[in-house]
Amino acid sequence: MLQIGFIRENSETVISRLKIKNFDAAALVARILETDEKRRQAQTQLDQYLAEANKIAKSIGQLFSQGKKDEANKMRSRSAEIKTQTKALSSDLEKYSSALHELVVQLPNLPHISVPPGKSSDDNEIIYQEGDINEKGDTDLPHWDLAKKHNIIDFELGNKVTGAGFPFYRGKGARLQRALINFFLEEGIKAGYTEYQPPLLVNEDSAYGTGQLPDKEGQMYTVPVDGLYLIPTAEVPITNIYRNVILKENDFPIKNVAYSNCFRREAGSWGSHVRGLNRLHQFDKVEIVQIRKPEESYQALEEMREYVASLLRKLGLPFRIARLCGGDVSFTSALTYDFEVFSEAQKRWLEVSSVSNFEDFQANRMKLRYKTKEGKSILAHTLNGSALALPRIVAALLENNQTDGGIRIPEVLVPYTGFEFI
RNA sequence: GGAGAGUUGGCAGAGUGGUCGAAUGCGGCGGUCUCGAAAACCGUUUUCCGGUUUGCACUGGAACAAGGGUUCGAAUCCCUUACUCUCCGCCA
Repeated sequence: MLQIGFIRENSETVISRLKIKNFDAAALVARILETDEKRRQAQTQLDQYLAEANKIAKSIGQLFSQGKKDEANKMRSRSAEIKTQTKALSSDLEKYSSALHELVVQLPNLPHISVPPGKSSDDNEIIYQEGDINEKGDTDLPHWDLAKKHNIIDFELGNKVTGAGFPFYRGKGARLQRALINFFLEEGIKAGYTEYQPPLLVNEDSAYGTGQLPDKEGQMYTVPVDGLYLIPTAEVPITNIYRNVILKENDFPIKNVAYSNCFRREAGSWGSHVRGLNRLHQFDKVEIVQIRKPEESYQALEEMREYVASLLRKLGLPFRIARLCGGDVSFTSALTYDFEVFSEAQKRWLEVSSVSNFEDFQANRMKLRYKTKEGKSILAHTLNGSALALPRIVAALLENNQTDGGIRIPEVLVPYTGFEFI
């Protein structure tokens, strides 16, 4: 969420910048400013009463110690009066504070200056493309057919045991999954990331900290009896490591990499275009997270972009990078690059990674700060990206690498799979 | 799951109703000393929300696991919850 002091001092900027995200903030900002004003008034008044009450309590203490009981007892009634007033005021303050908070969390993050205007993914700006797009074949099979032919992924079995979107991987299919996970983790470690293995369930505070709550509640699987949520991405536990933390200058840069299963309900987004591996309820992903000082965060974003590109290059997949337009950038993000690989049999671009800078938007929610050399506490910047999400990578690998002799495994993966063809 | 003990500042650890945001030690930071370093000595060292101020700064309030209660006054007493530790039980 945006900082209240920033909104107070830059309300016009907030409104005009959010127009890029097609978000009309004028009315909301007006209510925020009004509520903020009331909150501060209540705070000031309450503080005055409390100051008086503190004074009285101290003098009563002194009077007692001097043995002047009568005088002390006289002051008690005044103290009781103040007490009833502070009760009312502090409940007002509480009311205004929570009202203000509810309003402020409705404001999206401001888009970075480079974010192009636009309504939907059609308006995203393709900034880079690499690799040959092979339009060879109507003879090519889509990955769901290849999966069946080679008996490496079983969707029907998943339907039986769990439900749609929970496939079984089998034999070389399972080993390919394991190989990709290891490859991505090892590459991350080589690039200076620290590997974490996070919990797959998180509590409410964590889900809130990275912004899944309250806005995306319906997208997560829940365990109500224990108040826990299944993570939709490793970003949630990995970023929440730093919730309520004050870092030191020399803790930077923080670069973490984590593999996890990801669970998404994907309510209301099912259809024929999400066949096979294109959209799942449970999938595997390796995620990278960075915590940076504000002045370094955009440099870090470019570094992460180049890193993800290098993974796709090593796998030999044709890909392109899009800078998301205002209408497509997420609520919490300031700037996002999407990576898409070309799937030859489906003749579509499939999104396999999303790399974002959240600036201090998540950090403000999580109270993630660092102390400067001058001793000031300021909010850090958080960034994350998929590096990478497995299912669509597998889909593209199967489809693009199919030959008469089977499916060819990219050279970089062979040390991990132990075989060259499926 | 059963029984007991506990939760205080970056860490260790005092504090059982009044001037305690909190002794002391360690660590950190600044300084003196030194060619430099160590030692010693001196000083400093939490966070949040307000007010005055361009700023430095000054100042009010809040926070001793979390929430509630008793009291003129709570780190200290009472209740609830969470977590940690020890023993027992169960267990990959």
